[in-house]
Amino acid sequence: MEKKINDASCQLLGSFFTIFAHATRMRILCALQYQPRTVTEIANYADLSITNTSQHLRLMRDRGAVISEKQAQSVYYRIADPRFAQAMHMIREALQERMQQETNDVAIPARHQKTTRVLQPA
Amino acid sequence: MEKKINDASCQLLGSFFTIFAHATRMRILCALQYQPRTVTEIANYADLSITNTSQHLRLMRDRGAVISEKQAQSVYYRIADPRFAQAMHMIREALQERMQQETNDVAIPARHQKTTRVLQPA
DNA sequence: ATTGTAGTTGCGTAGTTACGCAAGTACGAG
DNA sequence: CTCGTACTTGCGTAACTACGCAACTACAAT
Repeated sequence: MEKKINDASCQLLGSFFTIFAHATRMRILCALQYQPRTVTEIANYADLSITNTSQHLRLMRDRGAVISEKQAQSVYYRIADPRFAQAMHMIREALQERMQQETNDVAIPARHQKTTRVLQPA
Repeated sequence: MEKKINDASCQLLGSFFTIFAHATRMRILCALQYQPRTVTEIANYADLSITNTSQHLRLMRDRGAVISEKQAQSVYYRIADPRFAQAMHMIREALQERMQQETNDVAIPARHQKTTRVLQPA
């Protein structure tokens, strides 16, 4: 029972997931999820400054999450692997389901609840 | 062209992904990926202090990534939804593939390369 | 050559987070 | 009641990150 965990993998994976771990980058990923776009397009779509967009894109490119390609005056960015978007959607769905469940838990009064019914009593 | 992006969703998703965005939490998730475990077990497995483990677990519980259950003197933690682990593995695999590809790209010199060959010329 | 469009980069500030230590709670066993 | 085990929490420090501004590069069009 010596090496239970691969330090380097955890470091790498954790570092990669920081790509998804920010609202601003989520916006950028949304902008890119169905098509490549230029920096200006992304900034407009996601309602961000060009500077900020460019800064985040650099980070994402350095980590391998997106790929950039110069075309005439513009730089087009796209998501590097479809699985990145897929994983994102998977989490989004799981989260939505769980939230909905929670809402139901509140909406449908539990037997324990004695007072303050939200809906009509059974 | 008004509301292209759902602010709240991006905020929520981004915030949730911070769970995965740290080597220490990756270790904890590894410890939990096949079975529930107590705080002490996790700390041992992942080679962390109890305090630090507990702090991260609290964060993860607050965000809904893990569920805690007291059993006698111990508190057992488990991953709240199998999709959380699934998404993690999906990214891990995508990353591994891409890294392997990159390694090959270096080993096999491209035609564009004119000087400074890494291996023997074709 | 000058101007305009598209992006990138350096720097400073403000805000956030991780971690250890020490102190605290909760509770079962003797 | 006291002790030990299992965990949690408050606090301080050190480290990191996001963002805007202003300055810069790259290149196409006039």
